[in-house]
Amino acid sequence: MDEHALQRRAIDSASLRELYTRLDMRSFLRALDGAATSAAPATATAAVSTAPPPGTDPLERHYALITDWTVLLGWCERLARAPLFAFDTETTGLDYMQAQIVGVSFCVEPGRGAYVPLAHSYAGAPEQLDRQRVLEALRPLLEDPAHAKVGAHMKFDMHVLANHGITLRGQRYDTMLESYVLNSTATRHDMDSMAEKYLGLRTIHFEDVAGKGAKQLSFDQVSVATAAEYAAEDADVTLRLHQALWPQLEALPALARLYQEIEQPLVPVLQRMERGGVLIDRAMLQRQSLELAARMRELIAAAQRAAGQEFNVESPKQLQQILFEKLQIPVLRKTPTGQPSTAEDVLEELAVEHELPRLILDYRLLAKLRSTYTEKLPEQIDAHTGRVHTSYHQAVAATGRLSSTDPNLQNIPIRSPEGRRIRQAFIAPPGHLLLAADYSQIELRIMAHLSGDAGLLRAFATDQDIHQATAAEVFGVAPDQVSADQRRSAKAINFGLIYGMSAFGLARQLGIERGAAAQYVELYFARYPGVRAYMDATRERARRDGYVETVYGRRLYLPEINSRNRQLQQYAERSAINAPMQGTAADIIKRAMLGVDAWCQEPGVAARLIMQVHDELVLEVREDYLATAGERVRALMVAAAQLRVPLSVEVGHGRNWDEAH
DNA sequence: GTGGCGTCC
DNA sequence: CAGAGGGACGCCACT
Repeated sequence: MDEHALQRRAIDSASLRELYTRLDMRSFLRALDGAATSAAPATATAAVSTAPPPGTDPLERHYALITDWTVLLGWCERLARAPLFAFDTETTGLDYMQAQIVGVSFCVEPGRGAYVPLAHSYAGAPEQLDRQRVLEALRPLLEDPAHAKVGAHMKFDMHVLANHGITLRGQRYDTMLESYVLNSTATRHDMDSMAEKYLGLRTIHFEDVAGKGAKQLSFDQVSVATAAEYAAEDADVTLRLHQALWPQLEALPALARLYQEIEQPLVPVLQRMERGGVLIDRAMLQRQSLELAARMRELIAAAQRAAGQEFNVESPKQLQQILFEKLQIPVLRKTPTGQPSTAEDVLEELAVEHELPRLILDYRLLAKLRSTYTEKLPEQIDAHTGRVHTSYHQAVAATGRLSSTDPNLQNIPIRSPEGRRIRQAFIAPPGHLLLAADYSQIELRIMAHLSGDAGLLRAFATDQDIHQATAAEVFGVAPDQVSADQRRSAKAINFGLIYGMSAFGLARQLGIERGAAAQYVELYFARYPGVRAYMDATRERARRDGYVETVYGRRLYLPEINSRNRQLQQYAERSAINAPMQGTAADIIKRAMLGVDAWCQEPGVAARLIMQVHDELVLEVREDYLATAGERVRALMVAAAQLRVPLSVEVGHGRNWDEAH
């Protein structure tokens, strides 16, 4: 640690002392004076020693259960002096908007941790320190970015602290993200899995202390003694995991940079987006639900007439029986388990000759919209804020993308007219508008960058319609002579390339002969030879190195790339082709989010980020600020990467998300 | 819990 | 020859 940092900590300790004087914590001041003569923390009376699980943990554990001010404030002092401490909260639940703090735990040195119970509330629970007073005592530590913390999935801790009026800062490391950046697929990134993989430790799991199923206790019902073991261990193991993982990251400078410059700074950005939420027009969705239900009833009646019997139109099994046995319609494709498929493209083809498949297709579209969106979204509106608050997951997708759950805001319909109406229910509050900004063809631009193919680079440099340009090359016509069908084929080729698709897949997609599809692909590679060379080189590198990487150095390991199982090996090859493009796009939009969020935080900026959908950012903007925001967001997104081709961003706005496109 | 399907990028 | 499109999440039926 440099001298400046040391000095800053000394000042912080002094200001802590001032704060505690103001709070009239005389016992703490006595503890501080005592602590000054002794390096050891005051854990005496409440100390709990834990024997390590036999043969697994080389460290002797000393976990403190803190129930009096003297001991707590001794720990505060110790945390204030520590260059880094692990921090964890225990809560009443996982819903980050509702969760209340039940206790907090710390660790500054492996094997030594502390738990402060604050709101255990079962019959006979021991007296505990007052929650709000404890949080006030911790506030200067928690809110000061100079006091570095390590945690496990600290975005959640940020939320629950926010529920108690505290803004967590100084989150320097997060073991979940360290593990994810190091290897997105080697393990799950929860503490229990990581402790086993990286430390060889079997930790106490939540289910061990709270049970599972319907009888699971909320944490405030767990005994204080049990909770202390569990929670202090969490903080202890978090610190140990960090000490194991960080050196591994530092040994790979590109990954350490990715971590420090993108993933870790993104945490507070995502936290603000989640907490801000998105406004939903509940009444509009409820009206749509009723309309959909009426149309579904009609379709069920028609389908049962066509089938000549009653059946559950939502059961693929019953549908198979009726289509392929009763009605003797030919089986076009089977599922991986050998059952006749009733998937959309199959039914689409059967619908040419038969009535029932079309009715099923129509029914499925409406049923999907109703069950997943118009019925569910209103249920997920937070009663206090009147908005939906998704969770963005930062350590799930192997390629570096985010994912979204509860609700998933990254798969809201857009293709069908009925689907688009759902987007009309995503609205801006009075006096505001939604602004949507999409990267245009970002993955193909990245392919141009990575491959360096001259033709592709030229097409993007001159800002051509890329599918039209591809069609012109492949079919040998002037760009303005490209037919709609040729453009559609070229688009399928372009997307197929990004996904590592075969001629067979392209043929199926376009409904043409396999030979014709193979010819298209051959023509494509003849016109864009750099792309073929890049694909070959990427597969070769993956085989040699066992991983592929993005422009920013993010790695995706592909252990099955050399598998003798051909299916696994080919799957790995397709991932090798796709991951650098999908992953680089993820890196770029994350960089853009950092820029856009930083701008949004500036004084006077009347815009905030509310959603991310892989290549799109959505903001809520005060009406009078729209023009400023539109140009600023575009500029920040374009500037998020400097590739060999320019990035292009389309910006739109409206009273709802549908209009904004 | 798994399989089939369908929504998004 | 067989299988032959990347990454997610969530609903329903069924076991």
